[in-house]
Amino acid sequence: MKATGAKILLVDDEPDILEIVGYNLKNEGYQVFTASSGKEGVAIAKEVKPDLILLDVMMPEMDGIEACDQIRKVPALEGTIIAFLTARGEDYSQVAGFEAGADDYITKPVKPKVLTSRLKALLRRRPTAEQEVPERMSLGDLVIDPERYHIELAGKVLDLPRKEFELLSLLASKPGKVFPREEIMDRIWGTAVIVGGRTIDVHIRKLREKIGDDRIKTVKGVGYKFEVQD
Amino acid sequence: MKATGAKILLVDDEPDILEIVGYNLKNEGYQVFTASSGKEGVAIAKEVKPDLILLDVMMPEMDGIEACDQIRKVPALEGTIIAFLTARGEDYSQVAGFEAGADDYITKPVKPKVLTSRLKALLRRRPTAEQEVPERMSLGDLVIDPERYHIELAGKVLDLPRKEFELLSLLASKPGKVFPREEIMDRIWGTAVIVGGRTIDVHIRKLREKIGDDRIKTVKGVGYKFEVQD
DNA sequence: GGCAATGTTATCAGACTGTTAAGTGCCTAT
DNA sequence: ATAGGCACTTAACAGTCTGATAACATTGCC
Repeated sequence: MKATGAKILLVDDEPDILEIVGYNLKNEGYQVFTASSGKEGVAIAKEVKPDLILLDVMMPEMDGIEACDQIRKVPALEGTIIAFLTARGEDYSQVAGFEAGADDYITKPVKPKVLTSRLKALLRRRPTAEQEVPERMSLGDLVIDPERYHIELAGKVLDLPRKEFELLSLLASKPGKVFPREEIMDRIWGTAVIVGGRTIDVHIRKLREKIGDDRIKTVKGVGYKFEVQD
Repeated sequence: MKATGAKILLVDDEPDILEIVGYNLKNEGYQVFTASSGKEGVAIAKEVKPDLILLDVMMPEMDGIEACDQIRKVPALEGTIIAFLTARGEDYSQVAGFEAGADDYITKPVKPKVLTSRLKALLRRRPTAEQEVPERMSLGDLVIDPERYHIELAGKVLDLPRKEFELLSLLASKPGKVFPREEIMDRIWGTAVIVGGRTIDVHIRKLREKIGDDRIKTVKGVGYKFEVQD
């Protein structure tokens, strides 16, 4: 559901920004790396080969433009997407940024949600970056179709609400595996959201109601697992 | 030699400029077209649909600004990048140029190498890079004709406004697939434009009004999908 | 049996979408 | 130049459905 797993490198001299943006991106399932200067950014970029680099323009030691230049010179980072982050009004830098080979240009202030959606859009656009293309899963008489956001049970199409669908997809992604409640929490709700203890159970119940009691098994003290029917 | 093969149209009344710049660009692997007046430029633009147009501002017959205006009015040239080329000091034109919809503004004199690298940068950021060759789609009693911007529903021709048409085309391009709102935003409006939250809904509603409620289905919390009728 | 974990049910706030109307800018015809 | 029309967006409000919670029942393990 989340987790494209793409690697994102954040480069900014303000720890706060790194913290906030990084937190949001992690919650979206990205692998986040950070650097607090252009120099460090370039070094880390070479090391981890991120899919996308978000560069602040104004930084000590080496500014974003120069860092971008450097990065563009590294053959191994050819396909890397570079986006600039800068305060509004630093107009000159926009042109300079694009000349240096930036793919996008984002002005602060920007809401975390907007930022993440833009980064997502950038990543989506790259055919090179592996897109987590969710695949249709067949599990006996149950077919889960992430693209259509519905399931087929014994030939009948069944529309599930979002959370239920995600929950089922998760459990069914590894039939037989016991998913600890904690892991379910993390993967469906993200680390940011804290929901009450009975919430998962309620969703499980609704799922059981719809797809039959036997398919989802409780492992007391641990979590749940999905079992393929005979 | 390069893979881009992008089409570039040069418009300038000085043959020398055309010659030199054209030569350099060809060496970079671009397909180069030339015109020696604004009027001719617009005509050729319509014909070859270049990816980028470099317009001299000062020209006889029709100046660059006006040519830009004209070009921006042609729907088929929507995604075309327009860059102005002008002598330093023609300050007024910079403002006017950007107002007319220019993407960049380059002052003469400029070294060919600098010029080509700037054009390259422009092409790289081109948001509408996909050269989709839109094809006629038939989906039951619904036929979508991308070329004419209209659809046929049960034999009747229906003219749709652009946004509605694009939205429908997108959804219909993968019947059954759920397009997240985010993706719709990105593909129809682009990352640069940020429109209000209800905008998509309104267009969806208008579409449903015209083609029937059952064809476009809402997936709450996710997006919309197009379903082929029985 | 006692206790903690899970199952169940009903309820409700809020999120998300639907709908209508009004505002903005552009173009055309008068 | 002006008025009217169209395309698109925004705003405001209504309606719907989801998803979270509370409260209580049940289960299963020691």
